[in-house]
Amino acid sequence: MERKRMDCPALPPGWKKEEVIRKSGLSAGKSDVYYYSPTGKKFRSKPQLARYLGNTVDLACFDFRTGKMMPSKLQKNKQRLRNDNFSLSKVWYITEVFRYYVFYVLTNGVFCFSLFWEKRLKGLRSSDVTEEVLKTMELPKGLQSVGPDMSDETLLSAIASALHMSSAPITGQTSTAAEKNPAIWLNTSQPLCKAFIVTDEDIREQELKVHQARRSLEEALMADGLARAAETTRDIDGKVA
Amino acid sequence: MERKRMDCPALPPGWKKEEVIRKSGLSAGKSDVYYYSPTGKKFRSKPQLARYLGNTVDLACFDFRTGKMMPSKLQKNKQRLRNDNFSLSKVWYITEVFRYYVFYVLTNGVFCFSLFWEKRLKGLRSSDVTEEVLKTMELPKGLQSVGPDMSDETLLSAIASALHMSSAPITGQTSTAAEKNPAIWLNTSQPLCKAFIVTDEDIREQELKVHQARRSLEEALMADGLARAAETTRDIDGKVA
DNA sequence: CGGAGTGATTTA
DNA sequence: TAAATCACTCCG
Repeated sequence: MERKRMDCPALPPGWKKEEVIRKSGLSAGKSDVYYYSPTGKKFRSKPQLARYLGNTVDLACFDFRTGKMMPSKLQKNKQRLRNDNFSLSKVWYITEVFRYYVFYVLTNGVFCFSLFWEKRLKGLRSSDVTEEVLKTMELPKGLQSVGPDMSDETLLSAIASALHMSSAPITGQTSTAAEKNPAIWLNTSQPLCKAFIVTDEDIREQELKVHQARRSLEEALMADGLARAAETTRDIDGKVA
Repeated sequence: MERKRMDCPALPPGWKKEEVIRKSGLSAGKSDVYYYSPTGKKFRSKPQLARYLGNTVDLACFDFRTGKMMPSKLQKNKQRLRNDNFSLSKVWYITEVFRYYVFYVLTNGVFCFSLFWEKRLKGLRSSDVTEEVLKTMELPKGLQSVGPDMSDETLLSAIASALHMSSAPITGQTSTAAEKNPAIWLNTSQPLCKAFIVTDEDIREQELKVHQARRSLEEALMADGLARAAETTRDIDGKVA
């Protein structure tokens, strides 16, 4: 997030906190947190910090990453919370997060999936391509730190989990849908993440990339003998339209 | 038990297995099992191993902890059959499934989520509404039995899981996208499920329902004091557009 | 920034 | 509840 040393109210006066994002490698996007004593000494971990401060400061519930005191650290409790009292700012935040999430699956997910089959069918080793592409398909972690306050993370997790991991049976209302115009739900506002504020040019670029990926994919499928299956599907299309 | 890499006869030649005892902390005494590919890459779980090996090795009855094939594992899981090669019909099927999945998240997911907040803001108890709506948001179970043959289930699960549960870091290509016209990916063919073959009338109906749901949601948000937050978002919109 | 070691969370 | 999986810390 920042390369700047910030005051840290949870520590004695004069202590600073710094967060540095990793730029490359397997852990690109992750960050390292450092603290600086009033004299400028750098600390890279909580144990190191605790050794230095000794018993002058109680770090039992100090969260090294956020720099805040987290009373929950003392409790081993799991948070299966379904509280009735979430605030309206959370309503707003979650709405944004969900919209962003759908948006993410739709854009990056589909794009990467097309890319995957394209490469796969061109003869690249399956396992390599799989590893590579699957890495790009997750829900970005960075999103979780964007909200108005930290406690929103629990709700976001709960929603994202329920969306994909529930084991309840299928229900009725999935039987109708509006495939032909899904865009109607996605035009109200920008996503929260700065990285996802896009210009019209970005959009044109991405459209082009995806069109090309899809075209390549379809050509590859055809060339590999799926013409018959495609033919069948077209028949169905015809009858429905 | 050991800190030494042992040959693992249940895997292809060159694969090694290692067991490491945890020495300290709350989990001291427990052990972790790792595998190493012939090239030296380390694997820390069976899912990770399966993603890498793909369809080249059948891990259905492979026990990660012992490193041996356990035929009894087959009995417990009713559908763990898997072919050595996946046929082109499977490629086709998976492509369809994935398209359907995006489609599903986009339509039913967003719709139900709107419905959820609408109800929530009208005063229904949160926990009840949550339970009810989350049930409707999952990936329908019925879909899994639609494919050309049962062994496709494994692949479908792998893809669905990877999309949401991967642990790799976020990468660069998520920074551009095409929010304004997501429909470009969703017009090639009909989904596989009979329940999802829709008529134009179905679509008009669903569009209407969703429009109404969104309208209700937005009105409720405004009425509850989120006008300021919405205002902020519009400002951002304006600058980007 | 990597990755072994261990905590935290999820699954069965 | 333990076992399995995943995530993160911390130090090189």
